Amino acid sequence: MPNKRVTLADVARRAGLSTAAASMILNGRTDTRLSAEAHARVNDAAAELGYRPNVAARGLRTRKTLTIGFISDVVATTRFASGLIQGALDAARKAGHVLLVLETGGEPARESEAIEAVLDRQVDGIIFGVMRARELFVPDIPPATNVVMLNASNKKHPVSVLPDELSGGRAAVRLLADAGHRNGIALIGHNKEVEKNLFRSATVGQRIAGIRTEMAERGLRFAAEESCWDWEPQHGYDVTLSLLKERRDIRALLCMNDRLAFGAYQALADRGLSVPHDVSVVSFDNDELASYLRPGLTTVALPHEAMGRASIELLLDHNRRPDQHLIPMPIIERGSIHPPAD
Amino acid sequence: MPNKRVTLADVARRAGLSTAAASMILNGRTDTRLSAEAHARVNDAAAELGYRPNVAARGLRTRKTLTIGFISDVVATTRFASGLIQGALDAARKAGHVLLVLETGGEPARESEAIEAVLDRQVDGIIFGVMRARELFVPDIPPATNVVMLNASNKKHPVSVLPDELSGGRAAVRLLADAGHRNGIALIGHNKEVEKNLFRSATVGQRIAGIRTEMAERGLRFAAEESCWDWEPQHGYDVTLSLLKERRDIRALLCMNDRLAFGAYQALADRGLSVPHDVSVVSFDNDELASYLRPGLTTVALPHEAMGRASIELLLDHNRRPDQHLIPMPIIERGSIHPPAD
DNA sequence: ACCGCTTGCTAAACCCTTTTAGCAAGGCCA
DNA sequence: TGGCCTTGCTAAAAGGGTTTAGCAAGCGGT
Repeated sequence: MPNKRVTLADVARRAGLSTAAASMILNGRTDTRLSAEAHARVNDAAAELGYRPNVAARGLRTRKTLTIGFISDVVATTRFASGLIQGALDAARKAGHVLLVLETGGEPARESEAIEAVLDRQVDGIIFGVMRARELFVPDIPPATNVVMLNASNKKHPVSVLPDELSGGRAAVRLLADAGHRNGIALIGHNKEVEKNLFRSATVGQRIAGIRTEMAERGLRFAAEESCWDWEPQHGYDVTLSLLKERRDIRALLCMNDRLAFGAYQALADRGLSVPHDVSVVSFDNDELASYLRPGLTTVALPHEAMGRASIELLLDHNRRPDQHLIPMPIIERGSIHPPAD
Repeated sequence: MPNKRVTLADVARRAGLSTAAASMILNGRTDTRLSAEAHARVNDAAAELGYRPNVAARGLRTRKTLTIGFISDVVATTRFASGLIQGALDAARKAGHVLLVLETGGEPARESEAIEAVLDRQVDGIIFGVMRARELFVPDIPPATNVVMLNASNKKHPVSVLPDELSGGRAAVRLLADAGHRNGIALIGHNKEVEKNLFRSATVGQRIAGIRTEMAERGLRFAAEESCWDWEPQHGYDVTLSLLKERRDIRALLCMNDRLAFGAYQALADRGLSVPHDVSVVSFDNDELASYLRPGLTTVALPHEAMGRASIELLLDHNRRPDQHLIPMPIIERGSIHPPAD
């Protein structure tokens, strides 16, 4: 292994040509009039020396670095973020790009820092991922920058990727309705504040809207709506338990996410009710948890990877629509839905 | 916002000095003899124009890009990987560096690709993370490259970061012993193959070794050892259930990871046994699951973030030991251990 | 014998920054 | 008056590539 990296000049020297010729040949330019022999000599030299171009040097001239900045507020806290990153990494790799990943914790100061850091490195574009619901997002990015919003939308940067929560919400209701549930359906985790305040989480608003639309279209009504502020297992447990103490007619639970459903499972077990024979459960996200539960939880999945992938593809696609791109939410059928007993 | 990025030449022009002067002043060089007035003019100009140096151009000259390649086999599949990345991102940010994150899926071809991709971008060093146990790891990296192995060790790259599994294994036993358990302790997930074959997973071998050492030193013996190949909830459920059917004297479960423990919880519930009053449970990893269980699972945590952080700090530390660096595994006490009833 | 067109290639500028070598002016000393 | 040392700065090269402008040689036509 040579001590120094092989440069274009090395290749040109070995081929007995100028760096200009070598550059044009290696870049496959067709408008060049260089002889077939020159092509062969340069290609051979490059292969023999194991030449690899220096991306930074090239970028200096061409303003293309084959590098994309992926800035998100949170990376590790939720599996959601990793799925997005995973999809983005893979799509980027396939397009010959590489990702500069930064995390901001949602703090505006760090967001600005992150944007500067990636711009300093001449990225070809920025994916801005938002995992936590947030009021608004405003850091200044130079107008010429190629930006895609991931899981968020923003007026200044119209190209965005979002899960198709409206259809997803409808799908969840459809799953229960198709199994024959018409009465005794409870909504777990409905949250009036969120429903009203689209800034807090645009996507969850759509989820609820889809649920309500589909219920209405089928002439169905919830037997109960249990509201809670946070959507952690503990809350699912608490509200479900208190619901079950009051009501004996609950036959299905529509949970706003899998963690609530997880808590609901525990509450159902505590009350001696079996899933799905006594009570069906359906929820959202396809959290890792959902497959661990017994029986497996039927859920409407957040399409993490597809979204991550889409964000990269959009970023690199020059004639994309400057618009929201909705990614379908797959239905993951496991064993938590069953026709009502009575 | 100006259309073009501000360059050093712009700053120099506005300050009425040469780019050389501007460069030296902005880099805070003291061996320079430039007047105080020149300093002031340059600094003012830079501030007024909002100058930010072009990292790529600078790197061309200095061979430092303030960028680190983080190559791992898997990023999203396990929470483990995200924790590592999270720690690494944060440490890198604090050191003014940025991470180029690549994923290889553990395929050698993609590993080589990834290494080339980051070297092409002149990274200051490479962190090589291995999440899945693998036989060995051998892609060729130029010898001068600054490499830190994360969660793996390798002869060619001696600097590595690993969890202190030996102490962790001992700690788990200690937790049970200190609560008064001496008999009826079962080991769930012991795996003879792994124990023998350190290539498959060096860290798990240490975990077992720690457990066995501490047991021996305290004169304790396992009442049962349930082996299984994979460590998913389903397996924990299966082996625990069959164990409980055979034996009525089990008072504590030492599970090899939290997912097994999760399955074990379900099996215990099926048998009408309560955690921790009938049976104590302790395990490893501090998976997200552990906090969702009821009662919370006491576990010896994998120090994801600390490891990710350490890997960066080591990479940037020029006089580090060329050696394994062991990161302590914190004990997370929740509610799953209780003194035995009898 | 000269013009003009192709063909095949190279010199040099350019991207942005750092760094080395050295210039010009002023002061001091002899 | 000349030589030497500081002081304060700049020109230019270097780093690795891309791109533009244009040179030289060969050839066909008149």
